[in-house]
Amino acid sequence: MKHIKHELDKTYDPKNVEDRIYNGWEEDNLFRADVEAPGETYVISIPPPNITGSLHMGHALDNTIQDLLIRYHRMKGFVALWVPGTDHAGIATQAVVEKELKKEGRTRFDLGREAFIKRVWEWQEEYGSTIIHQLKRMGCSCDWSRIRFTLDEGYYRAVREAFVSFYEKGLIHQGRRIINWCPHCLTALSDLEVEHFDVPGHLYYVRYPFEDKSGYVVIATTRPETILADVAVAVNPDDDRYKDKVGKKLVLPMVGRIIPLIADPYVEPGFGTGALKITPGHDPNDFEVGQRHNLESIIVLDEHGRMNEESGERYKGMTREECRKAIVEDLEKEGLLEKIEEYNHAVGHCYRCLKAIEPYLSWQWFLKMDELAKPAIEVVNDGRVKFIPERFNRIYLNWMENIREWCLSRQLWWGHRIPVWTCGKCGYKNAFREDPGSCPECGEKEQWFQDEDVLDTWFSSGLWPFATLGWPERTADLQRFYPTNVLVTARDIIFLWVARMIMDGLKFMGGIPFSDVFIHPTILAKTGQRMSKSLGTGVDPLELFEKYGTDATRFGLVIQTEQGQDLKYSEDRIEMSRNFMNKIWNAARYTLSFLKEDEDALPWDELLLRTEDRWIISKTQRLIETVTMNIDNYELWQASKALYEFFWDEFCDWYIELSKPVLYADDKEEEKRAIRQVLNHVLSTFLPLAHPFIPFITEELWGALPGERKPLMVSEWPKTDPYLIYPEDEELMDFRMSLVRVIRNMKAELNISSAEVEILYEAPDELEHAVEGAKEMAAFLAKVREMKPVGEFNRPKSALSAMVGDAVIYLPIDEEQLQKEIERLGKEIEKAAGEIERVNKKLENKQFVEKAPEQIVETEREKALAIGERLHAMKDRLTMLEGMK
RNA sequence: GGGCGAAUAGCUCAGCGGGAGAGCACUUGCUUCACACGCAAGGGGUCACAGGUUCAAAUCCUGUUUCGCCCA
Repeated sequence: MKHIKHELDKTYDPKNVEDRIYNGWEEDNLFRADVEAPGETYVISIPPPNITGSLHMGHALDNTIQDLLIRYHRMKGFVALWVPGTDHAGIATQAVVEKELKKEGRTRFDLGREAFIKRVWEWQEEYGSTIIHQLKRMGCSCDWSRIRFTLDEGYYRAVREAFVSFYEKGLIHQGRRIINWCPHCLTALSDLEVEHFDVPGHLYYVRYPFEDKSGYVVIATTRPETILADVAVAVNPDDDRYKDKVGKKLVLPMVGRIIPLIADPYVEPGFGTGALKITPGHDPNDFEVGQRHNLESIIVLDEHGRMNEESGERYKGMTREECRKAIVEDLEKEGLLEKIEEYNHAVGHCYRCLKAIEPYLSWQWFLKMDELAKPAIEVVNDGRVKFIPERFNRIYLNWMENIREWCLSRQLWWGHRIPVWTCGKCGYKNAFREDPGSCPECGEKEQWFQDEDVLDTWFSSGLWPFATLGWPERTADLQRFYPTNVLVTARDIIFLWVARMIMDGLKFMGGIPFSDVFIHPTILAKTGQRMSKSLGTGVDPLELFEKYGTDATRFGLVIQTEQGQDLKYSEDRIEMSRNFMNKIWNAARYTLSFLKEDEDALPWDELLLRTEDRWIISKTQRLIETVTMNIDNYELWQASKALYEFFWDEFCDWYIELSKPVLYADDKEEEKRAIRQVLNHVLSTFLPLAHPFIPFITEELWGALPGERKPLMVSEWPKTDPYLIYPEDEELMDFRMSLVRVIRNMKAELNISSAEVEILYEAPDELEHAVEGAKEMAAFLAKVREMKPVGEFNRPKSALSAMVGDAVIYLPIDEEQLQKEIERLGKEIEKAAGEIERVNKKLENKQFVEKAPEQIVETEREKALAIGERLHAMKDRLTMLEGMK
């Protein structure tokens, strides 16, 4: 890929760059991982986004991180593969299409199953890849030739294989249980698909009279409408209030059914009245109590959450809410309602439609989990799979150790239909890898039915790391690229995906699906809550790309990941990153204006290098080290911060400025060449280091550097070279920089920042050389016309003074300005006095001197000495100045 | 009810045993030949509270308060 060389604009405009660069990468086929290429592999499979979704901030961060890791490893020479794809998202997708139908005045039942599914596929073809285009917009370097969908042809085989294999081992079974039912989506949900939140409600105290008219028992309930399905009242066996009454019969209010008063340890004596109504048909805990006591389960609600025939003529057809109101009124009339208390309680809601779910007794498919969980617990315990940050190990383990069976079936049409067939004639039932046309037992074709339900979407997602590579076929990809290296995701997906991928990987591949699980922060709105479209607190990353550019958005997000487990999004950081991109652009523009096409960065003539040249070369080495180490440790924000500080504070603010006096000079051809080489070297090292974070601008600038170059994306990651580290020059530069800052500071106080000044100094012998060496720098960066040592005849009568190390710097001033220096000195003396007081206090403390490490004590002593001398000098000077007034 | 995390500058957050830091905002001065998306200088903090450990605590421990999240 060769860029067209062109004049760079004064301000970086990502719109001129991003699409062109991305298309270039694609045309050059740089995203593709060659399964036969030699070398170590580095593989990430994308957590597949939902086809109904469009890019949100969570995706933006998640995929920035994945792209960053993939690009980094690709540059390091790994055969890097990032497998992309999407998830069919059963409930969500079906809901979207049903909504469309509703606008046409139809339901899916009007269309029938086959036509409806066809319609969903049409939708998927039109809108299903929206998010894929958005990922490209972000710069993601996925191998698009390997893109997968959880309902594509190969994936069907994978899901079939997994299901049948579980079935054959007896891990999958059918049963009548209380499950979470969404009366809006009309399907069962797994425990993980239910979100609990507190809603304000009431606690109703209701009297249940004894059949023998010897009084009544008061129960407390939040759901009086379920009284209609009560089959008992339970109390704790140790509860003295009820001990002698257990076994008696009660008359169920409104219904008249005779129910027993039973004893069960599940009942908490402290809650309500200690008497609990038992409704096995509508409460999971009551269901278990019912099982223990052989109680019947009565169901009074239908699948839409309305009261059914069982609830009697009076209530039939009412919604849950209407019925509650009616029952409460009726109880009141009958004198059975003792009191009503305000009561907030957690209610489960469907994670898709957010309607209250209904615990519902129904016939469903379940997967036994404990056997699968065991090895998945082991691999985390022994470190074969590790979470970053580490504390997520415990969160994962805690969940896995308490895992319960998983309700697999969904009453939907869009998804993987359960591959179990039943013969209506002979009763034969089995799971099949291939669709069987007839009953293998009796040959029946007419009454040979496949199960109506589909599988939970997460059942297919669990197979993702290997199904995407071709499993159940033993493909070359699968053998080369499994296991993958890291799964990058937010913590809310640990149970839904990560856990299942680990269990399934161990089960079907006999090995872990990835060794690292990198959990990044969740992005929150400024309010500290989750971003929400309905509340208007959501931020659209695509708008940020428009406004600030993709690189700036990526960089701004990564640098914010310093924020632990949650990240309160702040646009300031994106803007700061946009400014940073512009800074990079302009520093490059400056550099490029001097570089010559036929000149290489290395080797330069060592003899021509100045201190500042060696200093920036050395700092560049330190940058390579910092960035590399931090990416390896998943400390991405540390790496991004290092890039920022190096480039802005060191390269731009000091080195580029220091290159100017030479580069703009009329002569010094040799020196100019050396500086050009250093500038080229720094930029040629910085761009690759920054590339994984900000791929577009770095690729664009790389293409503008002189010489034939491979695209940056596939160029080599910089390596450190110990010969290019110059500690003495770093120290010397520190001194010179302090000196310049001190002079600038003094000038600013006098409001003469832009005036040329003369400086006098007094320095101990060992510093003389360092000060002399700083002359040129001071001249250019602080407008110092002349800088000479204080001698006998030029000792300044009135001057500002400041210390740099042990050297004193004087800026001569008029007598009128004397007061300023007196104030200034006073302030500095105060500061130094405070400091020395603290240090001395430490040193006077025997305990400190005895117990603290020697080195610490020594440093404190040196400090005391240095500050003491400085303080003394400043005090002398103050006295002198005051005498002059 | 159990668990996790957070409280540091006006805001968003680093630092996590030995001199309080960044970005943004703020003040002052700069139409300096890469950049005003800029340059230079500066102001601003009892590091939530109370105990404890230590020669030494923003940093470690215990408790309290407030906030956020997860599980039941």
